[in-house]
Amino acid sequence: MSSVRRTQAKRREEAEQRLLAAALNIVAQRGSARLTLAEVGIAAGYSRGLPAQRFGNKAGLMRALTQEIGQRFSEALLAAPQRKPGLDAIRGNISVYFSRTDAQWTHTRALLALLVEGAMEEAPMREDFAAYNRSALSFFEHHIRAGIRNEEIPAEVDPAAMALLILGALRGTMLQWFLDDRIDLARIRDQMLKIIDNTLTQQRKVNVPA
Amino acid sequence: MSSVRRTQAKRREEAEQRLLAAALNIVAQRGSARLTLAEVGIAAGYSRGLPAQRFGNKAGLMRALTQEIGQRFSEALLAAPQRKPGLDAIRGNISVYFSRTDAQWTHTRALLALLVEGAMEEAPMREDFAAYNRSALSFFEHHIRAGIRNEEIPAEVDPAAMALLILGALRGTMLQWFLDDRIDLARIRDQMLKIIDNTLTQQRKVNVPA
DNA sequence: CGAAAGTTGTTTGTCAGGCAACAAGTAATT
DNA sequence: AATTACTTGTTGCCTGACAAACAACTTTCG
Repeated sequence: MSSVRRTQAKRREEAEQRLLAAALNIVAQRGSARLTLAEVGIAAGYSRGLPAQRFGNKAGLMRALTQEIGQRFSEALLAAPQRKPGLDAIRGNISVYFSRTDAQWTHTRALLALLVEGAMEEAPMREDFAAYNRSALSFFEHHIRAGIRNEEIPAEVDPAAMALLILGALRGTMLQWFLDDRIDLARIRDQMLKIIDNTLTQQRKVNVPA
Repeated sequence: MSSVRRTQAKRREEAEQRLLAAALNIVAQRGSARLTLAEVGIAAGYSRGLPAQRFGNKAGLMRALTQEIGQRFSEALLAAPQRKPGLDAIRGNISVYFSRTDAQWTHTRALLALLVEGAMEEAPMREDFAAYNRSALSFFEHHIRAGIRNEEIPAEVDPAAMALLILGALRGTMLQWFLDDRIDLARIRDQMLKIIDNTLTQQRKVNVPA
């Protein structure tokens, strides 16, 4: 491609990166089923044959892409500004989730497409996705437990269930936004943060007399 | 197929129903992209050619299936035991959502697959799905507004945002459960109902002194 | 050094299978 | 007999897969 002299390892690495990036965009646009190996190669600036050559077959490409995305998301979590463990970290993560750049939305869209395909009954990669999901859950669960230890979060909260609901709400919200981008994400974010505060904050509950 | 004499209308209607039912199962298993017209026909007990004949083309079949599913869900909502408008109806709906039969899970799985495909950038049927989603949202929104009018639900709640979060949480939870059925739905349901009570119930909030 | 031989990476040629679509035929109903 | 429902035959396209050619880089050895 370029006239510069690179080592074979570099050359290969670069090709792989570009192929995965192209595949990511296509998956975000059309889902993995309507992705063809040829178009991935061309979109990446290579030949139609390279993807199969590099990743063995289509399944191999999708597997690599899955891992790639999972890794990016994990890195994003760790790279986010460090907050106090507990409620603060959860709040921060939710805020970050709702205020993203286009590139990250592409990732999210692709991830959602892959997760749903993984959730199909006959999906060969289901376990891979389940494992990824567990690791995403563990972030929230960890901070909920930390908050309970702090006595910041009430002990009645079920950490695993709460984590699952938070992650589920984020994804379910995204899905709706992808369907209809007139939805005002800022309002959703604010409402969600209110709910989180309401639920994950120690408070005495007093019914207001009617 | 059968030896009984039916009217043409009945015959046609029955075929259509069986084709749609077969398509539904296949979509729930593999998603719409990996569905072939031929297998739908065979699975329904007809010939490989009937689906195209009946619905014009694959897109026509998917459109019909989408409408069918949307209608089923609407019917299910209306058929659910009538509750007092407001918080009670919302609670009831969430409970129902989490305690379902296999057949309904098939519907939910298929719906999720179709929604995500609809959410892809190039999806021709996106507006259809967006419309369906709005109608699902309106159920929750309506009951939240009713609750606010009752003074059952605090006025600070944003009905549209709240509805979107509830529906999102339900779908996002489902997605995770499809990925990993070891998840205990009963716990999730209980936690979600607690959150709903916490957030949608009039109460004075008093921080507990540390 | 530097060129030939070897290795690794990329492209192009080709093929077989699967699929949607349509047309022409057969069966059921009117 | 005529109309409507369904089936079977056929075609052409798309796609994944693989093999063989070609290009870039690396090692070996004079």
